[in-house]
Amino acid sequence: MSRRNELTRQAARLFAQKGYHGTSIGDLAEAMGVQKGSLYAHISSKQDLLYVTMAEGARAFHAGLDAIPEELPATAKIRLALRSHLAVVADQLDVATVFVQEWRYLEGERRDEIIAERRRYEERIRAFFREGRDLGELRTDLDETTAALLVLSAVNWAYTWLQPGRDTDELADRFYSLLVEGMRGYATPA
Amino acid sequence: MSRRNELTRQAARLFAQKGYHGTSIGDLAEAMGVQKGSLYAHISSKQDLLYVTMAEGARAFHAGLDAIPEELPATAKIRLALRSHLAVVADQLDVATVFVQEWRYLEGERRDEIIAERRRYEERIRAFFREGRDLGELRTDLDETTAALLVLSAVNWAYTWLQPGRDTDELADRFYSLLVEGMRGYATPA
DNA sequence: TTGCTCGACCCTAACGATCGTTAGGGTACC
DNA sequence: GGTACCCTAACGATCGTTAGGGTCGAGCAA
Repeated sequence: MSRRNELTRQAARLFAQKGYHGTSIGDLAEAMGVQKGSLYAHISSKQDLLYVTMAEGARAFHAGLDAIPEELPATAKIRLALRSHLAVVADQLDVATVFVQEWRYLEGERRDEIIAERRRYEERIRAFFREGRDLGELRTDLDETTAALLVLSAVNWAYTWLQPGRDTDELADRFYSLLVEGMRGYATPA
Repeated sequence: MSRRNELTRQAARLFAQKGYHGTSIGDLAEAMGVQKGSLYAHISSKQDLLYVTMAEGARAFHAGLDAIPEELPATAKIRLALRSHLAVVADQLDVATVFVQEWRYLEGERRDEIIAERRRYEERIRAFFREGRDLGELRTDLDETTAALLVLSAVNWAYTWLQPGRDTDELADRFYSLLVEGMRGYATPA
């Protein structure tokens, strides 16, 4: 792996652990075993490192959704989306952590760009619920905005508790079951 | 209101907006209309301001649960807990935001203290689900840890989208309905 | 009423440390 | 002879914090 990639990986790790403003160029240099001035052979600013990490996060999350076949029922898509998102968080925990909590320290148009990517991702999720309701798989009075908010909250929070190496598919399915079937169960309908 | 309280309010606001490390003592002084050295008549360090905000957050969230009557059914308690949490977030948005995202910048035993308060809060929520399952209000195969995780994720994420002035009770009830009754609805049981 | 003290509040000026970044030069391998 | 990589040394700026001194009004004693 190139030295530059190694640097971006360390950056993701440290930004996730101590935050963007809590991580100094000196910290990064130390992690690379190098003097801090030397880093500028690979990057042009600290902001660059943040942006690269964010862009990688956006790419990974979108790629997860891209792999979901269009022709599946909406509920199946939702289940796969949950699996995909948790999988990304689990095996790129640093990137996912930075993506979720450090985006506000981006500056300029790069900030706008990442915000737009996030919105687009959320909209793709929302579409699944809209489709599920309109095609009769989900309850007809479902508010797709609230439903998507609930799912996105669950997965966006995952970086705080998910430990890498766990079986994230099983966890995703547990979430799916709770969300779709409810916590009450069918034995005692209202 | 005392000058000291005014300072802690501004601190919560700025920490929420720009992060702890992203906010300088100079920023705080400017917000107070004062030279930065003057702040040290009211506090003994920047860490103090963070801790005070965190402690207020912990207090507010716990106080919300304290107001829930013990004798209610578990599902009613869960609904009230959702309401209470969203209410705290909505009318102390800055404090709640700092409480959720900036706790990791606390140092020393104060950090441990706040982490313990958070754990205790989560355990109180978990107990509601355990009670609801054991007393037959919720499905018998309910995993209380997953259920609590789902609810806590939803409300912990709320600071990112909740706008003050909204009717948070109605929002909380929508969440409650989705979580307990499910998104599929009773018309099409498995 | 006057004079005095006390506490709350703020100032200026500086401290040493650390910040992100740059310049210029060096080594080693293809 | 490039290309990739790293060094030392310094830059101006900003960081959190401290020291020492000043102003003002409230409360109290004479």
